[in-house]
Amino acid sequence: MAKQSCCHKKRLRRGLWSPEEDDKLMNHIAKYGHGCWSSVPKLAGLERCGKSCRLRWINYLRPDLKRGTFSQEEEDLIIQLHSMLGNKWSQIAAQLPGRTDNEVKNFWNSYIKKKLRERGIDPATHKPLAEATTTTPSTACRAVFSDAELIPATTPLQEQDQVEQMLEGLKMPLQDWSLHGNGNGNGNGIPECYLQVPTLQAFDMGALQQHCGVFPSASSSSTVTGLSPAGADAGANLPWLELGPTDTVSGHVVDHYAGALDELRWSDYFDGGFQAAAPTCQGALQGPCVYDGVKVDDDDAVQFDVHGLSNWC
DNA sequence: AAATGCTGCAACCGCAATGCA
DNA sequence: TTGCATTGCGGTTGCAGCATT
Repeated sequence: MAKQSCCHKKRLRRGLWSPEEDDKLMNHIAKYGHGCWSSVPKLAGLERCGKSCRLRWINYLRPDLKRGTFSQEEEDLIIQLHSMLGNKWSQIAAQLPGRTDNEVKNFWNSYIKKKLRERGIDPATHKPLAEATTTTPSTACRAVFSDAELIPATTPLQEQDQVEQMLEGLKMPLQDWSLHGNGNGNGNGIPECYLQVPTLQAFDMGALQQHCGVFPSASSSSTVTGLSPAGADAGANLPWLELGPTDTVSGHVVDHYAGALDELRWSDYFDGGFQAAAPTCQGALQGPCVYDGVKVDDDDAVQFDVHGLSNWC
């Protein structure tokens, strides 16, 4: 016999929530907070399990939820993060203020997945469908950058750790960014948290953009609601979206291809232009080649470990 | 107007991680 | 160290509403 859920065992209510139940839960949490979820239903007078209450609160009742359709910027960001993180919906949702993991997951499964397939892109690997059939899904994030020569130097677990650390680092408060970055703190204008990222001695977001090919340019993504470090809840999300190429230590190198990168929007990716745009981008790279791992510019030559970078792209 | 199919969202299920005694 | 309770997460299912026949 199949194992039954906690709601079944306790003969609790299941299915859709009534407005009355919502009210009870809302009122209870407004007064007392949720505390221990297992005790919430009893205290709130609900015939639900704590798990169900928690889910209802997180996915529906929470006051900071942003309802409605996803913006183009949010969509771009989801795809970008999915290419890096895979189906880590909670981590992806954490970068989208007001969105829940469930919402992001549903949006992915019902819309983005389909859209990518229509464009001939395998949503699991982010590679062209024909090519994707010959590769394993576990290479998802590297697969996106297939035209760059990426050497996996870590295990999948290490990759996961590094992505997590990166995201963690990006969550530092805005004041810390301004404190450590822009010439303060380390003298390079690099936020300290970047320097904490394993394998990266210095961090060039422009090069990352070029290398990974997935980061929307500052101009294309700075309009994301609540994502801008200049915004009210800034700093909690993706500062790189605001970091123009000249924010980096190798600023003038980036200048060579900054314009080309601005053309590399996710909409291009959808249009199959991701591959098409790459040569354009490379063409714009008349200057030093960042792929070689070292920025070759006169004055402030800086180590750029592009293979380290690939570990968490 | 009724039947059928499709879609998107809300909720459930089961497992893993975590906390605690 | 172990076992139990709780929480969090990702995959999956069920259903309401809409579109099509």
